[in-house]
Amino acid sequence: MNSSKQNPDLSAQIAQQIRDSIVAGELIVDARLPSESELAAQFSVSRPTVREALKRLAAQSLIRTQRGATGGAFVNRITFQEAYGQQITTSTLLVSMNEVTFDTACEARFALERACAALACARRSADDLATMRTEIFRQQQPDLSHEAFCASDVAFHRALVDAAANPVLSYQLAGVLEGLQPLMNMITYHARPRSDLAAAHIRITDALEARDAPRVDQELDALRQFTINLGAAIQTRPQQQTAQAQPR
Amino acid sequence: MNSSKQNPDLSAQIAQQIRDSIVAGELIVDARLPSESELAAQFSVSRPTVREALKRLAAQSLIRTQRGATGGAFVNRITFQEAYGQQITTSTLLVSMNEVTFDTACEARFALERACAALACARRSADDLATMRTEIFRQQQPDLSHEAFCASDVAFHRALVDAAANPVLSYQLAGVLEGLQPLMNMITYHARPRSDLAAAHIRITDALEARDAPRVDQELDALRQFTINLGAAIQTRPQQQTAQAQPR
DNA sequence: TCCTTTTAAATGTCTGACAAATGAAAAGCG
DNA sequence: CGCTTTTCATTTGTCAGACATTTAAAAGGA
Repeated sequence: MNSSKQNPDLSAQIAQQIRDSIVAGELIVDARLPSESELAAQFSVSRPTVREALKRLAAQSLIRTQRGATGGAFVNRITFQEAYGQQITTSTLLVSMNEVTFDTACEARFALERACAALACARRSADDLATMRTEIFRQQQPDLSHEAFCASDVAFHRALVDAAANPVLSYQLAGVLEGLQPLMNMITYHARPRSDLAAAHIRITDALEARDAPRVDQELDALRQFTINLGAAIQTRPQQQTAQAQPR
Repeated sequence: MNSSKQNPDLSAQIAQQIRDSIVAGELIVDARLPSESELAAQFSVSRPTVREALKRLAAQSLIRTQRGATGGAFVNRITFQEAYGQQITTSTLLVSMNEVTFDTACEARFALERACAALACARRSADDLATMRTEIFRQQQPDLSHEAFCASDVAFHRALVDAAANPVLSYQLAGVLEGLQPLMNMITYHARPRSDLAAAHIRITDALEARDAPRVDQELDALRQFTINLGAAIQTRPQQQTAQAQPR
């Protein structure tokens, strides 16, 4: 399809070359890149062009820069914190730009969450349970704002995922959970099924405390169906705020 | 003179402000941003600084730029293709920089993959099965290179995930699968359990064809244990040098 | 030795300019 | 009038040079 010319920007080309070197391991963590002037000479471009390339890499947390005499651009050891941020931004936009339907995202969310259930039952700590019950308590306060309720809902499910004690799973789930928050917000705003959600959370937490994996799985599936039904009920009545569906 | 703030770059601040506007929906898809000169005046900075900010956003696929009279920077509708790329780059680096152990990544991978099993059994098409069997056939060729075998392994598991027909799940899994490839490469290079892996793949495909979700789940768990045991066997002997291992 | 000052190197930012692309308006022509 | 060609203004891409700021190492003095 796109047999475009060698038209991409010079800064994009340079960024890609450096990115390849990092991914391929030629540039290891904490290695210092040549200075901007040296890179400019090496690639036969000007310094602003090199800087644009470096900013592209910095936006992906591939490098960090430091000023001063011994400063420069260094290959960055990407942290889960940074990976979270990227993941959340991307997922949020994928959902909000209507590339993803509510049903699809909901299905994915609960499928992934259920994947953590067995591990969470085996490893959940007292801290995990305490976090979850704290969020449940918060959700039961009647004067809680919609945004705060949704944030608490996300926090509850993230605590459930974190109970699996696997940072990769937590990292993967963070994007879906945060990305779904706006849609969840709509649902709770219109339907206000707070007591139902809190009750479901209590049942999940109880099962998790008992390390009863099948029951956690069962409760999560019930919550999935409940959520999808709510979403369907919302979608049948058109909102004034809905983004117009565009054919791809 | 805001002394309360830390010292992030101006380009980073500007990029964050525009990013917030996009995520918040103030800038909708295909909306045109002001020209670089206008942005420079608006933020009271120079044009190169604005350009660095825009390149940061372009690196995250949040905007695209177009030259010419009616050109400019436009809010980009992020595609799954672009999201894949980001996800794979991030996950690959998370793993390769040793922030993630083999066991952790493997556990996450199979947990996520098993999350797709039920959906895949319900929705797998003949095409999905054909793709998987094609990869199995490829894996049985004795003259296949190590890299090609690993690529085929990844392709098989991606086909399994794609059979669930949920793009969000595919998107999430792509990163883990691709990120693990270098480690898988090591294992198959040293242990060469090709026939075992191909046999496991055949059992999985058969179960998927029969839409037998429990059996798919069971076979995946068996493959998980097999893989983790292989990884443990590799890790006990120093992989870099041929020097004899030090027992504890 | 320890502290202060100087200095060099590197990134961050600005100014100004030119090149290249591109769509639209203007001009020319049947 | 309708169509084609030319011109042109706008915008991004790139370059050169300069100055400001930060930082750590070197130099110097008590």
